[in-house]
Formats: sequence, C-alpha cells, structure tokens
Amino acid sequence: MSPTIRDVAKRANVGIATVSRVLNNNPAVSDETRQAVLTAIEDLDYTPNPIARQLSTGRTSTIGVILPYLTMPSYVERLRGVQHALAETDYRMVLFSVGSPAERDTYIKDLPRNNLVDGILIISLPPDDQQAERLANAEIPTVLVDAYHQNLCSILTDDVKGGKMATQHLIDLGHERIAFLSEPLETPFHPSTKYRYQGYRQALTENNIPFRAEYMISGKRGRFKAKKMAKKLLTLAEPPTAIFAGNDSLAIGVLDRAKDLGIKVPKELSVIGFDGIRDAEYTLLTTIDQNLFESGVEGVHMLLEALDSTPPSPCEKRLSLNVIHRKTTKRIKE
Amino acid sequence: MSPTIRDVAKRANVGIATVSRVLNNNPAVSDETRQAVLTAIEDLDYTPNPIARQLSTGRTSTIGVILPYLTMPSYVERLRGVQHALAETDYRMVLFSVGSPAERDTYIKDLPRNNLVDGILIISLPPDDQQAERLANAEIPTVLVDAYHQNLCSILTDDVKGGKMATQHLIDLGHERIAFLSEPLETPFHPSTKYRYQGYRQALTENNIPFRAEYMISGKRGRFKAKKMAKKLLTLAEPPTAIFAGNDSLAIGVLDRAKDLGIKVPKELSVIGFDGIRDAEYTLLTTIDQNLFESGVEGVHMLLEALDSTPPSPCEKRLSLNVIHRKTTKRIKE
DNA sequence: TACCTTACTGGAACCGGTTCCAATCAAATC
DNA sequence: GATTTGATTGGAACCGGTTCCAGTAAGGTA
Repeated sequence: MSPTIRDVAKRANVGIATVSRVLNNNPAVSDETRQAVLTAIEDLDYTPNPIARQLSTGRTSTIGVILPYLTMPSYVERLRGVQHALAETDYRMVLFSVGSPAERDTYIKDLPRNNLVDGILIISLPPDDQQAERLANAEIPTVLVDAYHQNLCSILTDDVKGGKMATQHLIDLGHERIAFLSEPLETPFHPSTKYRYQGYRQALTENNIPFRAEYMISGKRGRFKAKKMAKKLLTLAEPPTAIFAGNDSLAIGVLDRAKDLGIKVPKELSVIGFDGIRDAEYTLLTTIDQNLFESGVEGVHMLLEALDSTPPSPCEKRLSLNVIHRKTTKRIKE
Repeated sequence: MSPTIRDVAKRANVGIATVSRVLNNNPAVSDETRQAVLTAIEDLDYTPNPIARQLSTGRTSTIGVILPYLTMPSYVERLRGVQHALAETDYRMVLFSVGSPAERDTYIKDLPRNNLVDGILIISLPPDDQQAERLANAEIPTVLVDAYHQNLCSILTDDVKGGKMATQHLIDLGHERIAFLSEPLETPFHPSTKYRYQGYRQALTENNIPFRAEYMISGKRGRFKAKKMAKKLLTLAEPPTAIFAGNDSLAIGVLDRAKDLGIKVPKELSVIGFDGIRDAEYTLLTTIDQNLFESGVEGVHMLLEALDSTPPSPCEKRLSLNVIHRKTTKRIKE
C-alpha cells in the first residue's frame, strides 16, 4: 500500500497535524521541522490521498459538466472553452454526456445531491421549472451555458437577435427572396433553432417582406439532410436568392448542393449560417458568430465566482453576436 | 447539512451497519428491517456520500481519460466511443486534456499515484519508457488507445499498413504519380503520420515505383495549410495524378483546392485520406477507415476487463483497417 | 525572578461511509 | 431439555486526510 500521512509523521518524528500543515503550506511550522517532513515525504515517495482530503474538507476540486452527446461541432467548441478555462485552475472536470432526455433528467437530479462535484456547468440543456428549483436550492452552484432559466445563472446567446441579424444582413444586401432552412423547430433539447426562426420572421416583418411558406423548410439534423432540403429550395419555380441556414453545418450542406447544381455562391446565391464553428472559417462561410468557445470560458468564470463568493454578482451574461462577412453572401444584382 | 447514514440508522432504529447493508443490497437483512430502513431513507431524502464510500472501499468508480486537446476531429470521435462505452457502466469519466508535452507528462506521472481513478485510458499519447514503467507498476491499470508500448495494454492501429493500403489502392487504380501530403513527420505527440508515410514508401517500393522527392510535402496541421501544400503539388510541371493525404482533414483541404483550380476529382485527380472522420463521409472522400469510434469503445472494454481480472488476457488488440472507396478516387485513364 | 506572549507542536475528534466480529435469538437436532 | 445452527443485527475499528484545542518551550517584559 502507498504510505499515509501517519507513516510520514512517524518517519519524521512529528505529529500528523504537522505533516498536514506542511502539505497545506501552513506558515506555523518551523523551517527545521518543515524540512524534516519534506525529507520524509521524499523518502517515502508519499502523495496525499485526494479522496481522504475531499471527505475531510467537503471540497472535491471537481466540477461536473453536463452537455449533449458530442454530435455537433458547436458542443465540442463550447467544451473546448470549458476545458481551456479550467486548465488554469486546480479544478478537474467530470463529463456527463447526455444522449436522451431521460439521461439529462437523471444527471440534473442526482449530480447536485451527491457531493461529487463542487459546481455544475450545464451546456445547451435548459432545465424545466422543477429541475431549476432543485438546482437553485442545492448547496452546489450551477451555471447554465446556452440555456436560460430565471432562477439560475447563465451565459446566454440571444438567438432571436442572431436570427434577425442574419436575415437583416441579407436584406441589407438587397435580398428579398430569403429562405430559412433548419433542423426541426421542436427538439427534445435546446430550442435555439426555434428562436432563430423567430428572428428571421421578425426581420422580414420589420422590413415589410412577406413571409413565403415555401421558403421555410426544416428536416432532420445533419449535412446530408441539408443537401436534400437545399435542393428543394433551389429547384422551386422562383427560387430564393439567399438562404439563411439554422446552423453552420446545414449551411455547409447548402453550399455543397449549390456547387453540385452549378449555382455560383455568392454570385447567384447568398448563404449565411449561424454558430461560427471552425468549418465555417474554413469554407469561408458568412455566419453569425456566437462565440462558442467564449461561452465555455465565461461559464467557467461565472461558476468559479459563484464558488468563492456565495452571492454571485451579475448572474446573467449575454455573449455578443457578430456577423462575420466572408465569401458566401453578396449584394444582389437587380 | 444533508443527512448521514447515522441519521438514517437512528430514525429506523437500527445500526449503521444495517443501513449500509440495505444500501449495498446485502441479502442478510430481513424484509421487515429492510423496509424500515428504506422508509427512513425516503423520509430523510437521504443519498449516500460517494466520497466517503470511495475512501472506505478504495474504489472511485471513475476512470481517467488523458487525451490531446480536442483540436482534431479524430480525437473527438475516439472520445465519443469512450463516452458511449462508459455510459453503459457505473463508471464516471474525468477528462484530462493535454495541450503540451509538459502537461502530458504531469498527468501521466500524477494520475496513477493519487487514488483518484480506478483506471486510466491514454489516447493518442505514447508514453516514454520511464512513464510506461511507472504505469505498468502502478496499482491502477492503464490502457493505451492509438499508442503502443511493449509493457502496456493497447488498442492499436497499424498506421504503416494503412499507409500501404491507401497507396496500394491508388496503384491498383493505375496511378504511378502518387504524392504524399501530410503534417510534419516529427511531432511532439503521436507519430502516426510518420508511420503512414513509411507505408507509402513501402508500397511504392514493392510496386517498383520510384519515389520522387517533389511528390512528398509536409507542413503545418490544418486544412488551410493543406490547401497551400496542394497548390504546390498541383502546379508542378508534372503534377501527380493521385494524392494520399496523411489524414482526412488534409484531404478535404486538397479537394477544396482542386475545385478552386478547376481540377476535376476523381476524373483528373484521385484523392485518398486517412481516418474515417464524419466529414469524410459527408464529402464522399475515399479514405482508410481506422474505426476511431471503436477504438474508444474497445479501449474501455479492455480497461474494464483489466479492472476485474487482474491479469488482463490478451493485452493487445489491433483494430481493422478498411479502404472506404467513395467518390474521390478512380481508375486512371491512360 | 515571575509572568506573559508568541511560536510551534501533537493528540484526538471528525468527515461518512464499509466491514469484521461478537452477540442475540429462534428454530432445528439429538 | 440442552446444544447446535443459521439468520440477523449492532458496535467499533478503519479508510486517510483536516483541524480544533490544549500544551510546551523560548523569548520578552516588568
């Protein structure tokens, strides 16, 4: 068995309390004793057992991250941000990746109770009222990233506004026949698609552009599906001159289909995405950058703040949104 | 404070040992007592403290995963596999994501010592001899995924063989002017690129095709870089008729550049990648599928096996490699 | 010289579980 | 009826740290 603090104490001819003090850099130890203890630690190749420390202090130096199963690049990018911010601290990260609503509920229910983590970060999974209640009353602080509940702290993205920005960008370029292509509006998890659609509708209304039902298409997630949907739009009798895709992955599918059909982007068709994933940069896609990486970083910062000052100051933070105008949108020629 | 096992014992008028027995489904408890304890647990809304259990049993129900910072899709895909396999067990996952060789060394050094995890999975980070020695002698089992050391268990990919398969695939299609485009052969982390290159060279040799230095190009990681490198190759006086890219991301960059230059794939240029990431499927890239997801799954299985039977049976597993012939390679027309 | 700080130090209790072992009691055996 | 047996049960020790609190010795002050 590995040596314990008592072994070290015996070898250094001191009490266990003294060894503990040395381990925790308590200044109330004479240099001489400290040195003796350090030598004993060295000799025995001793490492303190973090579990015992956790039991004793009640702190685990661990934060739990609950997020959807890593299917979408945007989740991965957010996780990268979390990981990046956490790397500068002494906290470890336990990943609870959620594949179904049932799993989500289990984690959200159990994690706050079972002193396993000091804090919880929930990414892109909005809790219902009951869950939020439970989380708010738990001893363990929680921060939501890309999700909102009035009782909880959160890092937010204004998807409605983003949807409006994307649509307005196209309108500003002279487009009026603007289609919206997306994943299903109603999902078991995050409703961002729905909000982006709302932004799209609002922008149309504000600019007195009538909504055309045939320009709205939604289907299953993924690029392949996007390609199919894009084909429908692009082969309409009066096809749109611009497409706002609900997220970047879909937009890339649209680009691809346009290429196949010999439609030149942005000359004959403008395409804008949403998210700001890495592939968007690479494909030179115009998009709404929602600062995915930063959302993870900020989530961690807010959580850390909540961890040492019990009443976390401002409990809600909105991330900025930016139109990144790359090479897939262009002023329309009349 | 949350209730403890003693509170439950008091309320149910039993001893703490009995409560513990109920919690652990020990059959040596009468139905009557069991019911009383369960009622008390219910009444108090009691949850056992896992940290205390860990200290007492020495088991943490946690496995540590050390892997490179999630920059490449292949790491993410492997992690998905790990996550998937772990979801069916009672084990949790702590992620240690490595950004620098120094970080890697720290994690590999500390994780096995400090009773924080029951087992360790190291992904795409080959340990040096000293580290392997330490890992092999630790009480905690370790499994390497996509990395090899003779003293440790591992899930392997034969990159040399894969490199050969890719090259042979092109040769079988009649190509002789075959270029190899890759990231730097010497990296601080995983040497797979180097091995794939060796496979490329071997295949050429075996088929009596002379190696041409101008057909070998390597540079920084990433698609943008790949585009630049591809341009060099494709604007040679005698350009290659086929390009073997060291991984799928690079291959996608090559495809893109070819499109820009108006070179038709696969009619005028064949391109093969390596990995089998999701984007490859989407872009219809011909590639060597190395079963990334499965590598994670198998790594977990091997680790779980090592966790209950001390001498893990076969300690080395090679994953199969498959040529996935999609739409970017084609028989050459003479 | 007597007394008071101040600086260190160690014993013991505690965190909240698990588990060994002895004790109890009723049923079964002789 | 005495003894053995097996099923339950609870006390106490233990896991390996942290920390309260009392105790000792050295140095400073009156």
